[in-house]
Amino acid sequence: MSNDAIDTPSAESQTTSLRLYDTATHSVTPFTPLTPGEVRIYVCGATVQSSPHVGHLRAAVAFDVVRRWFLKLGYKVVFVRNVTDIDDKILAKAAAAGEEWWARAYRYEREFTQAYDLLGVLPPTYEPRATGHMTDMIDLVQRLLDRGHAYVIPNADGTPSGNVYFDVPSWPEYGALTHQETGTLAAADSNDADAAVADRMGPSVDAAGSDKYNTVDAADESADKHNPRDFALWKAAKSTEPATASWPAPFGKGRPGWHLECSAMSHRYLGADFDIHGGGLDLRFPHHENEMAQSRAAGWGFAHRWMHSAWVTQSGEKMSKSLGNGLSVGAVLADHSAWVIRYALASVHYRSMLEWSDQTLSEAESAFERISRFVAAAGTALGTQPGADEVQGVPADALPADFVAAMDDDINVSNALAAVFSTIRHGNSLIAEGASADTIASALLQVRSMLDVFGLDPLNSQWASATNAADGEDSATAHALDALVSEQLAARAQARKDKDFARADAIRDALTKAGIEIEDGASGSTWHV
RNA sequence: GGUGGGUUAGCCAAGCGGUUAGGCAGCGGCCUGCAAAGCCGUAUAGACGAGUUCGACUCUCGUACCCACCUCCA
Repeated sequence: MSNDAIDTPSAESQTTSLRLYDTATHSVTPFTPLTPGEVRIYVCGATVQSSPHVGHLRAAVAFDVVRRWFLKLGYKVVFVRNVTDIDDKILAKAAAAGEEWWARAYRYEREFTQAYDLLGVLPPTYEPRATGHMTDMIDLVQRLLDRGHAYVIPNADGTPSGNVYFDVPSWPEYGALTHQETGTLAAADSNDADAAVADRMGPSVDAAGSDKYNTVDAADESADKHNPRDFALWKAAKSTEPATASWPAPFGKGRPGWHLECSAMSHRYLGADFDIHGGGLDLRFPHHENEMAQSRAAGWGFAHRWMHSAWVTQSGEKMSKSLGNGLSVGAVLADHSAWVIRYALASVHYRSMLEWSDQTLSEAESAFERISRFVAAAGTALGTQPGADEVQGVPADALPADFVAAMDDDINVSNALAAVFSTIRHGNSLIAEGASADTIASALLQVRSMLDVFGLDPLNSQWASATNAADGEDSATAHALDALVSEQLAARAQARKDKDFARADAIRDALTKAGIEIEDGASGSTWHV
């Protein structure tokens, strides 16, 4: 990995060998930032309609790891993740629950934020809310109207109804992302265009050519879309919905369509062109396809690369709200530490399905044991631990080449973790051999730094604060426990010295029974819960 | 019907046309008073059928099965 220097300025710390998958081309290609040294990323955040589940966290963690790798490579990262806080489902659920839609949205937004924080997901550079960007959205709709890629449905009296649709046939590139082209040319040539489209679109369009999923609201039955594939940019205000859920616009009072939000917000904060657009796999179509169409039809370059994270499944089935098998974050955190959950989510490649089971979690627990034992043992051997800033300050160049190569290869976490465990094994050997402090310190720093790329440095204050927050008396309790256990260990050490092994074992058994494990080392015994 | 992904040892999960992935569990050894931890070594693979090749888990074609998206969904 040496001949890849393409005449970069001498002091460049970032490599040029990062390769990432692009959903649009179905291939792993070299990543080149639009602006040298900087990467701009937009990730679709949650529609805050109910509590987060494990699947949401997977997507957040996946892109958090991508972001951390960019940071480790020395990039400046602008990371925008939106909050969709106005939407059909939020309105419907709030109405059913008898609460204000905006109160509901904000309550769940806070739950998501808390869950992200607990798992160590770095806060975005900015987190825009859809409701805060109405003028941007209205401007975008107007822009599309002006360019002839959208149309307003008029009322019977000729005034604009507030329903505005994107005109898919006016945009030949439609389908560029998911390749679900529905043959625009063929349809245009056909005498029976609607039927041809219906044939190609399968079950979402019936024989009469009407789209049963993307229909105009029943309240506006007089209006209709020009083409089944056209999608809503702006939805007319309805008498059945709260007045607070609509905004005035030149084309009629209403609220934004779902796809419009991300196009408007990414443009405001990242500009007409940006490097990466991410999100869950289910957003590819129609959400991202539509976003791309409307942004490009507006004259913007939009995202230059698309990345999608895969599912969390249970018993082979996708975890989702509609299936009702979503595991709430609170329920999972009740039984496992945040570190373990993050490891379980981060240790599988972001494009692979992740089967969530007791075994997944117990393997993550084992990983934690192995990793934290090494980190603790190395710290004991050295009598000190590197600080968090020192861990984070290690550049990619100083990490094991295997690790760097794996991460550069579309974030290959399996191989990257293999490098971590390999360094741990080596480090354990160094400790056992009583090697020099320098070599042990180097292994320790590398291990913690590599883990930090995953957001999993076990000594990061992130994890400590999460525990203490749940139990304010933690440190006092720990202090008392330490005094008691130390006394027992001293007694056992004396017994061993006296060759009174029956007594030594009795003390060990008693401690084990209390959930305290002890480890005998060359320099005495240590314990942990 | 359209689009895309998958099938690797007991389990999870990678790279690779011929050379140890890694983790968990197992077995043998070292260490230990004995354990634990740690270290060393080690068995069990590549859905099925053809083809290409000196050689295929890795490439090509076919078959089977599984999954996702095409409707709100991370």
